[in-house]
Amino acid sequence: MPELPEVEVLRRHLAPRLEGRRLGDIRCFKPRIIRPHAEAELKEALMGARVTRVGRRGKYLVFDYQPAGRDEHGTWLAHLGMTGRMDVQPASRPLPRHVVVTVDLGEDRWVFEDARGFGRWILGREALTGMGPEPLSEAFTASVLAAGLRGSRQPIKVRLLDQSLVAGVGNIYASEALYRARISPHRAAGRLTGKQCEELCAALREVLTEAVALGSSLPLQFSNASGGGTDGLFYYGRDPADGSSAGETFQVYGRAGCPCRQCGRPIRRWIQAGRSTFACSGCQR
DNA sequence: CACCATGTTCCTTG
DNA sequence: CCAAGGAACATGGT
Repeated sequence: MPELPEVEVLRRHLAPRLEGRRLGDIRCFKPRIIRPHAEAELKEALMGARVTRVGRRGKYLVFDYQPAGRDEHGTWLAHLGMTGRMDVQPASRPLPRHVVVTVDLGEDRWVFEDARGFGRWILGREALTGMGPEPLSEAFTASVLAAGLRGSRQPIKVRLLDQSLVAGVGNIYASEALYRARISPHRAAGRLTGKQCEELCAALREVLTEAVALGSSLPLQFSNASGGGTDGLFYYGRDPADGSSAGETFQVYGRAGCPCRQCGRPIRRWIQAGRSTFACSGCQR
């Protein structure tokens, strides 16, 4: 599920449910999720603490907290890996099959589930150092992007996945943004023209903004929510209320062989740096 | 059985 | 030393 838009949608869902709450008992069902590898240390730091803010940086959720009875504050991070999901639900609800961490919140329970187990809970904020600009902030401009691409002979698609270039872009939105900017994923990153940098900067902003807006308008899906969580891919897919197909409509991602929505030629798929890339060879060059 | 999967990190190769 | 490629991580869906 988790590139910047999905993480941001989840942040908006969690913030009003967690900010101000006091953390009760914490249970870790999969120790490798915790970093550093000390479940006891995590519990020591967080149990009894109050959540003061739920933020986001790139693909990380950022939790600020105030330890019980003390005036200091701390931060811990959550990364959802490929299949991580979270929800605050009634404590009486049965735990999902792939639960990795739970936090008691009185009547409620905060549940982190992750089928593949690539997600992480990390004490401290060190993992954020070196991360590139937030693509939806004013800090992310065409010239900043151009500076990050300068001298690179990597294909632009591969370069976009580097979190130190720009934070939060993943495999889906890298392909989507390049399609919108009409740039070939093959193109050497350092050889984009100034105009292409401007178009790519704008395209990234647009595809991410639109995905956040769409996701914010839909109910989240969790694996053990009634009637939801069946797609296994994204938080937001179909609207269970009216059954309408309200999921993301990608232009190229996952559409190999389907006609380009602009020119009708078949969307191509190939592998770059071990990941699938999707593009229209007619519209992008 | 084969292949695919939203991510990151580590190791090897050039 | 750096960049690029591949494998690994662990599990499920098609």
